[in-house]
Amino acid sequence: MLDDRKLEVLRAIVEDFVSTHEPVGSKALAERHRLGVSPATVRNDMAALEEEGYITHPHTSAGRVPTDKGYRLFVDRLSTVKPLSAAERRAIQSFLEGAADLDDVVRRTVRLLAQLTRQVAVVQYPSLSRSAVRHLEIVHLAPSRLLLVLITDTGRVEQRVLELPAELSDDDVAELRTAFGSRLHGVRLVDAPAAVSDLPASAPPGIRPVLTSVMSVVLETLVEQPEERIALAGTANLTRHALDFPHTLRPVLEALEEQVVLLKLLGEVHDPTTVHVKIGEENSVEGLRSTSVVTVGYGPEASAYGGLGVVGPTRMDYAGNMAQVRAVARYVGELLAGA
Amino acid sequence: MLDDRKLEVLRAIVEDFVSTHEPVGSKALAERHRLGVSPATVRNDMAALEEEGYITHPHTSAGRVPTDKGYRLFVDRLSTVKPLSAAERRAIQSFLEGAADLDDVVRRTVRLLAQLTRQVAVVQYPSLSRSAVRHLEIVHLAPSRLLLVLITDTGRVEQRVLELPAELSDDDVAELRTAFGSRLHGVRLVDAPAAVSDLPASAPPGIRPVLTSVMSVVLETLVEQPEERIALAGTANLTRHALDFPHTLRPVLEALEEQVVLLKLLGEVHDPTTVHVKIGEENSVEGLRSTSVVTVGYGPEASAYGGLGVVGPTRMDYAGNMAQVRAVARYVGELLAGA
DNA sequence: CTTGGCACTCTGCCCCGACGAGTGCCACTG
DNA sequence: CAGTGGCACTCGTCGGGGCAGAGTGCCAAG
Repeated sequence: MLDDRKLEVLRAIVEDFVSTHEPVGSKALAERHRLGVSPATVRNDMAALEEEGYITHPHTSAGRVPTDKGYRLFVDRLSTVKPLSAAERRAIQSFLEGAADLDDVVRRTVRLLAQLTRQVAVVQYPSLSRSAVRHLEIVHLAPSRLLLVLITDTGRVEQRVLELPAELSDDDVAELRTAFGSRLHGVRLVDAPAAVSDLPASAPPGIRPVLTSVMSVVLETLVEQPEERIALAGTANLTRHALDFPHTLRPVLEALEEQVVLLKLLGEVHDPTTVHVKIGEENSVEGLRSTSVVTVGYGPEASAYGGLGVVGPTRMDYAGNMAQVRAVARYVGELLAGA
Repeated sequence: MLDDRKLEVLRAIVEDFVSTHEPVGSKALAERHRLGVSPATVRNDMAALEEEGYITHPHTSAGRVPTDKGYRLFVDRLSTVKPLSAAERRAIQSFLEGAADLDDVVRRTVRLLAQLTRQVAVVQYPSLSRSAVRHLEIVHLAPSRLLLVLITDTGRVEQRVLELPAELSDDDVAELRTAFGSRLHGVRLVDAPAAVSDLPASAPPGIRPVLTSVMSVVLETLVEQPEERIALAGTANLTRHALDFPHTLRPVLEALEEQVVLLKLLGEVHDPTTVHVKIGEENSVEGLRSTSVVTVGYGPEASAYGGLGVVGPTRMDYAGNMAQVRAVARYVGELLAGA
């Protein structure tokens, strides 16, 4: 159905449209891309591509424009990985190397990504549940109130104040601290419940009931309500593509303000090796139906710390942005693993 | 120079222009506002107002438009406080009452403000330096590494990992904890240096040197590098006024992404009783020259915890927005003081 | 000082025609 | 049979001319 030349034509259309942002006609295309055939032939191929739904034209006598389906095919089969320029590599390195703490790393990363891709950048903080415990501190604020301070291997520090169902003595808390500390050190939060499950049994009978309840509160707090944080940058880049969002800039901005939406975008990303692309209507989020989203996980191969990516017009440089997103993810992954 | 009627005309122009967003002509104005004079008279007054620089007209035969100077006069002398509607009061209360922790309060506040004013809302977290210490925890992570956890009276929890110039024993740290704890409890961070200045003298001689150095690191960390945080919401509202920012939406978005800029906007606000308004060119921030900024402090009268406000087109409902900003600030101030 | 009248100046809008880009189709060719 | 050149046709864009309406500025009269 689609022979090689037709695919070549589709690629040419996508590339030209992405760079010029104008519907591309048969003549210009035949000239610019040295396809070795006449415009008439290109027209026939275009007709076929349109028949299949890969391109459309806005009106009878305008050039062709890729559809979401066309972009999809392009991304899946036609785009070649675009190696980063030396300048880009340098930018990544110099941007990230001076980072102090985790906050700083994330802030720099999100700015870097926005600057590099000229799109809106989104970076998820290393997910709590997938991180391991480096230190867990329990502070006795008041008889029935504890402060938990958790430091993860990715450098994230999270604190939570807990109201307990019963009062504790300082000794009880000290007991808790060592018990939890020894069992949880180095353990990933998802595995935390298993790691402390033997606790009630091995504890002195006297404090068993209160310990059980404290334990459930602690686990609930840290494991079941892990607070996901997200950083955003480069929304100003949306105006760069104002033409791509005729009257749909508002819903995009609105969607980007919703934590939930951003989490949804990055939430499904677990694999740091493959870059995911959602194109236009493929997006499940209503307000982002006019955009494309490029995401990837970062962190060790087996289990990513979190996800990051960019949001931009469907008319984006997929090859370039995918490469940039992946490169940044790699650097950040290494940076955090080394920390 | 400017008699009462001329001022009345200016007010009418501002109000009409704000609501219709179209240059307002003498005839329509005389009719809609029952000034008791004919359009011709209004024209004369307009000419005088234009002479003085309070209004202009885009071209010869268009209506008049207020200048920044005109808005300024309007804000300073002509706008009457617009009482909040019952619905607005209810919105504020129900929006804020279920807030859990400080993060939650700030997040809700900024959303509320954006929704209420239909502008971009900015809320500064309670400034560390102006808050008082409710609890200071010192955790001994490693021989020469401490974790400081500070809880303020406004509910803000801040942690910092410190590298020390010398190693400490657990006992030393315990010593530190009680020494700092007893001296700093209830003390505002700005006053912290004074509160602990006697510490070296009263400590056992053995640990004096190390204590002095720890003290300086602690104070430096908490007092001199107070991390200011800011929440932003409602950027999508900018598109609502797209007509007000012909080609200047980008610089506005860019400015709003800069923490520094936002801090500058709110930084000078110390007084919770007066609402500040910066109009158009009055703004020191380049990118915000096409906007107006309404800010106010929140917190106890004497010293505000922080600032909050909105950013919108110069053509904004000043009376309404000022009232809304002030009302929200009051509620938040009370909420945090009561917490 | 206010007012009604009047001439004048613009802008916005609509219609029109010319232009050009691009298509679809068809007949022709190697 | 795929590829090609030619040709009629469609449609959007651009510029000009004309028209209506809004609004002003000025002036002379009350």
